[in-house]
Amino acid sequence: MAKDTKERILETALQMFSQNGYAGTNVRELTASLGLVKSSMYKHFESKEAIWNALLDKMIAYYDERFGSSEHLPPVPDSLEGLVQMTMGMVNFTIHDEKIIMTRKVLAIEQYRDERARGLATKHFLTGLTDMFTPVLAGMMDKGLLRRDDPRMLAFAYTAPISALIHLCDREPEKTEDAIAQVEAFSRHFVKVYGKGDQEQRQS
Amino acid sequence: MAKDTKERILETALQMFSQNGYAGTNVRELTASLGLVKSSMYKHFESKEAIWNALLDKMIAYYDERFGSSEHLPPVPDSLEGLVQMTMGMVNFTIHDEKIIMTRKVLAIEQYRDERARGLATKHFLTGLTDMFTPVLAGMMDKGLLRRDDPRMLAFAYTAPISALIHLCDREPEKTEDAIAQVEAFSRHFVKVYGKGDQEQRQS
DNA sequence: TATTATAGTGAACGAAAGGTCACTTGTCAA
DNA sequence: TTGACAAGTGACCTTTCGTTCACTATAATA
Repeated sequence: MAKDTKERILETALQMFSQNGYAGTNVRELTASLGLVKSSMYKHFESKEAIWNALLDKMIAYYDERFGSSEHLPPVPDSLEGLVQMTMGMVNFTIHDEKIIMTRKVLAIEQYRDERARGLATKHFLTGLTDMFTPVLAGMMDKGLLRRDDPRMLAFAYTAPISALIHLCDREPEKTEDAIAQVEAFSRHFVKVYGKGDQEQRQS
Repeated sequence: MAKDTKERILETALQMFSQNGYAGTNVRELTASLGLVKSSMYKHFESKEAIWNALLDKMIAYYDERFGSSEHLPPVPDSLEGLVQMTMGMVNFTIHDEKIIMTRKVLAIEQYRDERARGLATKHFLTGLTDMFTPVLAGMMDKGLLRRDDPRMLAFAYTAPISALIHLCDREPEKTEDAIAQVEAFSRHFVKVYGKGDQEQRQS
């Protein structure tokens, strides 16, 4: 039963770091919320900083596994509406997955003092979504769904506003509904501007 | 000579909070970097938290004064190139002004635990630029420079990617040159997509 | 000149921080 | 049954934190 204490410490650390930051979290509170006393923590980690490093390792590994490989690229939609739907699905996932929310928060907090956090923050907040959508939009151009243009520029123009709205949900969760509506409105605006018309691809 | 100590404390606090956060900053370091001992701070602020609150007051007041009133709206450019140039000017300013950089950083760090910081963060990171560019783009539509469309949606689509690149400069200053080039490339992409052609407006 | 307010000092304080250690408990293999 | 080990405990340590306070120096005011 107590075998996964190390894991539970990391979970709680992510939770607390994402709310109050590394410096604003103390190990007594952290272990207490697990029903332990602080000295118990040192059976699993040699220091508070070791928790932080292990947590970063995990976040980096999770990111690479989940978003790093080209196998996890989303499929190229068969219609403009398909792009909208795929986008909404991804956004709905990422703004409701507690672990990913907390990861973004902790990266936002620690990005200026920790180099590894900084690197991962850039992936989460900027390059990650762009990299993911670049081949998607390129594929849609190949299918004649989107105007030919620099796919990377289009992916950036598409994902950066969405990323901003995801941030808004992290910061002010009570605005989540509005933000989702805005994402959809923006996505539809995007396909209206860059799309080449949906009708000729409508099949089944 | 020592009359502005209170002001200097706030300056140094902004600097340190923006690097290590509120919890990661201690008053001994803070006052030492001003050539004072820590107890001197309490002649000017009644607590460490009072510094934080005063700093937030200042940041909010500065934002309202600088970006809040409609008098400070940028003029509507007379050409698409004018929009690009105005954008580059604003971006160049905002990514080189140390005080504004540090303000953004501290808001990014503290946005999840402090409600006032959260509100100001949303302005800085999302609504501020959009609000500023909405009338600009609307004006350009009136002048026939841009395709007619929802000006607020266009402003959002225009400013969110730029905002993301500003963030990148805050996070990884060594990428500033690249980021500036990306801003310009994106701005030109934007006017190419939404513009109605520059030639008929070319005068003097 | 005498007074008073202001800014700064250094010693001290209590609380809270991260961390250590001897010890107990429970589990499992030999 | 015994031995070994991992996990957890509570007391304790050192350091650092924010904060207080009696005191000094200085400059303006009466």
